[in-house]
Amino acid sequence: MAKKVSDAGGGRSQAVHRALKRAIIDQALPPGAKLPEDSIGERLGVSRTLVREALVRLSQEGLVELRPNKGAAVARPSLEEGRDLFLTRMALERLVVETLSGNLTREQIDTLSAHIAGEEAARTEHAASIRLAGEFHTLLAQMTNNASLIRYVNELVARSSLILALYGRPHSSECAVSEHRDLLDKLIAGKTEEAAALMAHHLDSITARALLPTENSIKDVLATYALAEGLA
Amino acid sequence: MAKKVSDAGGGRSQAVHRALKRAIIDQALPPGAKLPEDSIGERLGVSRTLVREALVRLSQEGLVELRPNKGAAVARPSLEEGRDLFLTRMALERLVVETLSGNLTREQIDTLSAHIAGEEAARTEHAASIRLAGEFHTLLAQMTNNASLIRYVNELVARSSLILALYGRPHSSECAVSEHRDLLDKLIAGKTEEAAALMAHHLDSITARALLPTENSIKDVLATYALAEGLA
DNA sequence: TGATATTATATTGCATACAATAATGGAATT
DNA sequence: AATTCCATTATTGTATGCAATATAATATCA
Repeated sequence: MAKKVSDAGGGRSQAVHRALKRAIIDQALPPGAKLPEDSIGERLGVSRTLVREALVRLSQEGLVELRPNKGAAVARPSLEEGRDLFLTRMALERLVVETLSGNLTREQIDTLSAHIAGEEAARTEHAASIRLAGEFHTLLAQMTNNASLIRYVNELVARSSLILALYGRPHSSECAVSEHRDLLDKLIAGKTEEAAALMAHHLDSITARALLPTENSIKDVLATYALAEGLA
Repeated sequence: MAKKVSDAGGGRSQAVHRALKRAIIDQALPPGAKLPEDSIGERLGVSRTLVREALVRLSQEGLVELRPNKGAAVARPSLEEGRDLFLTRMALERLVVETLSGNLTREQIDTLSAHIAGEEAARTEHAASIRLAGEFHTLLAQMTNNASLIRYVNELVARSSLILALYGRPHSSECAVSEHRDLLDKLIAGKTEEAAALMAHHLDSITARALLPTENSIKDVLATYALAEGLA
């Protein structure tokens, strides 16, 4: 009965989309990277048509820029866009928190707890660590069962990785895992306002770590490295 | 030098996108309407390729549904999606209000005021009235200068028109114009919390008018008509 | 040599062609 | 008359081809 070759659900174009998205989020394709249609198609074994379709989708999600007649490239959001994005994220994730607070099922609690454990385990692996931190937020959103909310949080989390790639400090573990644990505790306890405050603080600190370093950023960066090397 | 025939900015695909979007929002293409690629292409004088691209974009925006191998159709959001959507809208528009409150420039105030006047003027024309009501919200979002916020509010407002088309009561002027005026006043005065409360109430009443009619909906609907006919 | 013009090459924009899948209509059978 | 089956038609999925535009490489001139 000749099953289809390898199409993990929903059209080959979506497969291309997922592949590129993942590559972008993993920073295998860094911000600014050119995305020529036929190289990609060649590499993935599909025609330009499908690549094009995927690129359109990605551009709608803000992950790639589509410059007319000049081709697509991984988006390079400005610092300002970064700040805006985190503000928007805050507004939406606050809704997530409010929706979930005191309403988590046993099963959901277990899932989240397990995820956090995973984060702790992967603390050393930089790449995985970043991805997992993002997934914690999308996991929370998922549990609200609110379709638009889920979509937007997913999008913003994905784009956040671009921001962090561009403006994040080298070794900052983007999301303190302990803050995730604390947040979960408040959510379980139904302490809505405290949970919201924690989420706010959490996102704020990401923003601060990534976006603010202006004046004395060089010193700070060096300090980090110095510490790691046992200097200073 | 033979300028291009009629391409109002950014590729013909986007033109198709805009055309379809407008048709959907104006309810010229009602929810559920089939969107065959070649009929549309024929009508608009472009090939299926471009129509397809536009349809992909529209599907990402939640305005059309893309059923594999079965073609595209104008989306028919469920009641539940409707409620979710307005919840999400609330979260985002609250951010809009907080951002704008007390920070409107003279020029912005004039623009908004003029727009409201336009809404009042067009109160009788049902179609225009709906469109203008939506535009008031997108106008506010625009003024925040927050790119992601603008995008999402635009999207949600557009999708709201689908919800109202499906579940709105026939003659309800979807957005009470006076509420827009009141909101503007609070924003000018910098009364943030009051403005936010007004916005919440405003969106709530839209939701209530459209979505809630559950149990006794038949009675309510009939009551409305009865009143209109001088009965009861 | 340095800047500019010019050709050559690569890449995108769009349309079309063909294969694959679904929708339709009309027998044939019960 | 209702229903199943098959053939026909319409529509989508994908690849490819050609024209248009950008990028590069090369040559030309000051």
